[in-house]
Amino acid sequence: MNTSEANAGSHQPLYIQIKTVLKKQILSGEYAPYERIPSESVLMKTFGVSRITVRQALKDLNSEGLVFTSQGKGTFANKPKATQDMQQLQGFDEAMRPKGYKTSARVVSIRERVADNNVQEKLQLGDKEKVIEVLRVRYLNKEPVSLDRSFFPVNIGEKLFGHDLTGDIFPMLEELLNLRLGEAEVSLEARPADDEVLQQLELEKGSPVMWVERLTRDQNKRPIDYEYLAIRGDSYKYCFKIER
Amino acid sequence: MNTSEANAGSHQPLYIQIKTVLKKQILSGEYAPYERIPSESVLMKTFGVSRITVRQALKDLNSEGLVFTSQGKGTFANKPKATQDMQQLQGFDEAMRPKGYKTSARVVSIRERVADNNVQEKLQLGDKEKVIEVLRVRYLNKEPVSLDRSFFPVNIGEKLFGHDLTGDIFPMLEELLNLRLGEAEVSLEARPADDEVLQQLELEKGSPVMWVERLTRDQNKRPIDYEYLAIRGDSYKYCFKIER
DNA sequence: CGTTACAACTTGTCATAACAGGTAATAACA
DNA sequence: TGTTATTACCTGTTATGACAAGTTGTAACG
Repeated sequence: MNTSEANAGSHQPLYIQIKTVLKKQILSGEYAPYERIPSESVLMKTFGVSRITVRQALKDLNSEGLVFTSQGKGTFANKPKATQDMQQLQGFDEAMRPKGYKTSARVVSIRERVADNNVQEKLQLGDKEKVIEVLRVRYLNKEPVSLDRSFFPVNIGEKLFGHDLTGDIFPMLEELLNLRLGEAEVSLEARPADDEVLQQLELEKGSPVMWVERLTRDQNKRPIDYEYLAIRGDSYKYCFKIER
Repeated sequence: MNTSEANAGSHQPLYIQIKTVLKKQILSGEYAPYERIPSESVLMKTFGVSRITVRQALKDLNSEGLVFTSQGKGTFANKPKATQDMQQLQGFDEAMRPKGYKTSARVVSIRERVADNNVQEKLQLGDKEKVIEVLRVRYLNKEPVSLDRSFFPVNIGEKLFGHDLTGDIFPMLEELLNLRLGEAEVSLEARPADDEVLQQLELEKGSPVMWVERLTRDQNKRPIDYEYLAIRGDSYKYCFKIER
């Protein structure tokens, strides 16, 4: 492994290190969109690793859409996806305030608890490991619109005790912990509201909610928050643009 | 390769054949959600292949969300959930078929009608101008999952009369009209299903749907389709990633 | 009976090797 | 000069092998 190009002190698997180097080169424009990346055999020599290691790195980059490969031709940098369509998904306050809405939130609870299996997996925690759970109701012009249940690893969430949690949490974390947000993975589904949501959002039985699951990572890909949002269907809408 | 379990005359790579067998077993319920799948070494023996071949099949299944694996524990069947990647502008068939789902559609009606105010505005039509409305029910593995109401400007939609509308319409339009898709604007909300949707999708009263509105433009920014999709909440999920 | 150590089993990473199938450039031939 | 064949290079598939790291069950010990 050529340590001048990978992270010398890193304990990361080799293929991850190679992927990271190549990813940087692509995102920085060192490889222009559609420019050919060195062949597998060149990369083997460059990084001093076996072919399977190079291939695994390339396969992951392919999965992330950063490259495409063609048999006989080689591997090419992809055009970085337009991200502006995604920037329309913002923190609640950040999104709503500029539109003239008055936003607020009520903290129902903040507590340390054992993470269930799904949260463990998402936050990459150990068995029986604890998380900090923050449960909040969000208001839009005085109306409860969303029940948010957020899980933070303890080393992150413990910083929230004693702070005002009625606004967006991430700007606060960015400041308190000197971390930068990286990316989020989001899924959306329509569901009937369960009893807890009905009660907290003052909904009638049978009301539909948008069920959002969101995993947020920092700049170093470390998971920092996994949350479930139940948003009442009658007052909130996600809008965004897709490019082809 | 154990030909009694894979397609004997197939020229597909072995890992694809294995993936296909396992996928069928998962989607058919032979492996219940969260049930443990045989270990790699058992599958090696079962299929008479090397470990790398098994691993590649499992890795692909993992990418498709059909299994999850845990070091030291094994590989487990996931609960099947149809997902659509919002970062790509794809038709329903285009999105679902590669994932092994059987898709179909029933055309309820296709007719010329006067555009209502909202449709006029979206498609940039004049007052009282006509549109072609296509109303369809979409099926996933025989289950009705979506009621789609699409509006096309007359000069575009009139080309659809007499054609098979049970598949994706856009590839057809791209060919018939020699046009290229450009972008789409999408909004998502959770709503209760109205009576028409309840009836067409065979849902119980009070079922939530994902309500999608989508305006699609061609490469020259000309609006070509405005549609409302009512998608049942219990079998469909939107997923995407946000980069910051 | 509770705790600890160990063995067996499981997936994760990486190496070496070989053959298959596809592409592009070059050489040979008409 | 155009066409065909060949060669070098490229990715795709598959095999064998070894070690690392994690899980679970069992045996031994206090």
